[in-house]
Amino acid sequence: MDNKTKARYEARAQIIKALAHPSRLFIVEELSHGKRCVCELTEMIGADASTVSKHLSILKNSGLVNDEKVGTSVYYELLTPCILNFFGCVENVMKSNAERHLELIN
Amino acid sequence: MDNKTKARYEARAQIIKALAHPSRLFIVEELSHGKRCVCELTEMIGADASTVSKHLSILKNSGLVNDEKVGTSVYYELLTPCILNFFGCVENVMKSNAERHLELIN
DNA sequence: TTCTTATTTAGCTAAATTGCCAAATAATCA
DNA sequence: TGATTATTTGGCAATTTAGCTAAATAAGAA
Repeated sequence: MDNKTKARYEARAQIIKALAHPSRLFIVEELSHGKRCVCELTEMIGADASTVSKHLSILKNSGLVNDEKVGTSVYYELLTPCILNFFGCVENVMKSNAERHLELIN
Repeated sequence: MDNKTKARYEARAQIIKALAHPSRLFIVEELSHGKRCVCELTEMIGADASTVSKHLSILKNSGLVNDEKVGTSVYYELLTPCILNFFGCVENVMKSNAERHLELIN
């Protein structure tokens, strides 16, 4: 595998890594319904505001969301709705896994 | 966020995490063209066989691939081709990011 | 059986990730 | 101006991940 190819896979992995956390998945899904400020997301997630802010900056650095300041609040917006299609595939994997588990039990 | 919802997001994140590594992304894409044994993948990736084996076990534990022994070799197979659709979305994100970078420069 | 090849597992270290607290920054309000 | 609210950043400890070497396991060949 040459260096250019390797770099491309690393860039892809970087973006997927940004999605690979429960809170960040929640944020992406919530933002698919509309813009939300940090305080709203913090309330819903139930973690420290600084923690949520860091999750948001990871998503922003990966180019998945954008932010916009309104008064003292910062509103985040989903830039890439195509990600949502992927969640369906992930659900299918989870369903298959559950079925396989059941087979093992019975 | 109640516990059940949290558990669901964690399960999703677990699967996405399995994809969040350049070598594992390569493996998934390579397996989309057909079954491959560990030695073939090891050769292509250029890492230690034990490392590749561990990557494969991560993919298998997440339910993304399956394995089958043939002689002394173990062949892996992609179980979830729907993942490939997602890669197109990731490419789009990368393209948008590149364009944004160019705008900043000019 | 002994040797060889393919694969997995164990053990280790280095690096990355996570989440909290505390402090810094920014905008608004009294 | 001083106080308040929203957000981000720095710093730290705990946990997880990655990839190597060495050793264990498994199947086939001599």
